[in-house]
Amino acid sequence: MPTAERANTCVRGYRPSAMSPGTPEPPPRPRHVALVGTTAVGKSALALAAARQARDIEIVSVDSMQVYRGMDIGTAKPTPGERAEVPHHLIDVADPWEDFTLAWFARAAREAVADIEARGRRALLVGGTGLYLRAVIDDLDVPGRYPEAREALEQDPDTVALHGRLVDLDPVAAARMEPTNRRRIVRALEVTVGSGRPFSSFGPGLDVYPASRFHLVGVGLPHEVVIARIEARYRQQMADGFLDEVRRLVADPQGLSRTARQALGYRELIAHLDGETSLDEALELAIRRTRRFARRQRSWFGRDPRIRWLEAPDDPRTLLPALLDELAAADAGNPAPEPDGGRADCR
RNA sequence: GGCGGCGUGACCGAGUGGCUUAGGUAGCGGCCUGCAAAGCCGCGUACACGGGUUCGAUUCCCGUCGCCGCCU
Repeated sequence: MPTAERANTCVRGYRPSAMSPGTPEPPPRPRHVALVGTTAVGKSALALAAARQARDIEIVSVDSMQVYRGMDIGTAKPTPGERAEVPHHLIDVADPWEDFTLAWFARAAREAVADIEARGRRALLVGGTGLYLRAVIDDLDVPGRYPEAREALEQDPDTVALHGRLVDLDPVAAARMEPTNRRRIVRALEVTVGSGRPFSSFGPGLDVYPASRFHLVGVGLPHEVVIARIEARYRQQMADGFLDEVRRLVADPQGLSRTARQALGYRELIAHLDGETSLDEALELAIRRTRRFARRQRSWFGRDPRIRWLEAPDDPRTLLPALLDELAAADAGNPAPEPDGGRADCR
């Protein structure tokens, strides 16, 4: 296998320092791969195509909305046929009326990866939910919930004052957030007050990027192409019965949880079904918000220095050979060399 | 042809003789450890054009152009 060879012979020195000189060699563990990128770049199709060829791979969805049963069309879930062909994990693990959370995801994903390993296979994480991905690849220690503490905090409408309190209790955490970001401040206080441990003691924050046993690969397309794909995807989803799917979901007596109902597309179509907007307006809004979401994703993933980006001018499927290279290289324990430039350095 | 009104940054839309020049939407950039497809932060120097009045005009006056309405 030429690719693996190349990786072995050339790039050894490029290996990120997973271990410091003094520490003993860790036991050999498979190097899993995570495929990331903005919404609608074609990650799923690419991952599926790769899994068909590299037969030791199981896919783990890293997507905060594909976890919900019944939310199929709008979350662009892989089809039942595709899921029969290649094992997929972390899809359809919650009911739409449940509030799925980061901690739940982290736990379930670690289990899934461990199971895959136990089967002697490798995980290919695929998804665009940045925080969920970090929780898995960096093994985040996600603090628990403290409802009593939270309830008291919710009473105080003065966000800046709450931030002041956090400055006293956990200045490190306070410095990491803007005094106006109520959500983060309340959460940090909840944990600090509830657990008696500063929120910041649970981890260094997300701006630290430690070496990971996951090899990170990004799929990139020009922004205009992504925008066009977002629009095309909504059109296709509408043709596939997206609106009926939303109708079914809202018709269920248990309804949709706060988390599930904020999913892009669903949220806007629900508003339309409630008579708040026309269908055209709903779609227009959904597209606009999805576009912004893609921008946030770009910003999020763009700052992770560990990601190896594979860029295509328009068609993500052309990246399949490169992705297979990355998979093979990760399997050999090394990242693949740079697609072009890096190769010359190998001699 | 006459009379009246309007002309504000990508769009919508307030407003004022000078006090750094509303607000909203979109856009762009950024942030993030239990709602994350969410939440949060930052960025716009515009007043159709030409002249005049004034210490100073986007705001007042005159003209030009454009748009709208009404009239003959």
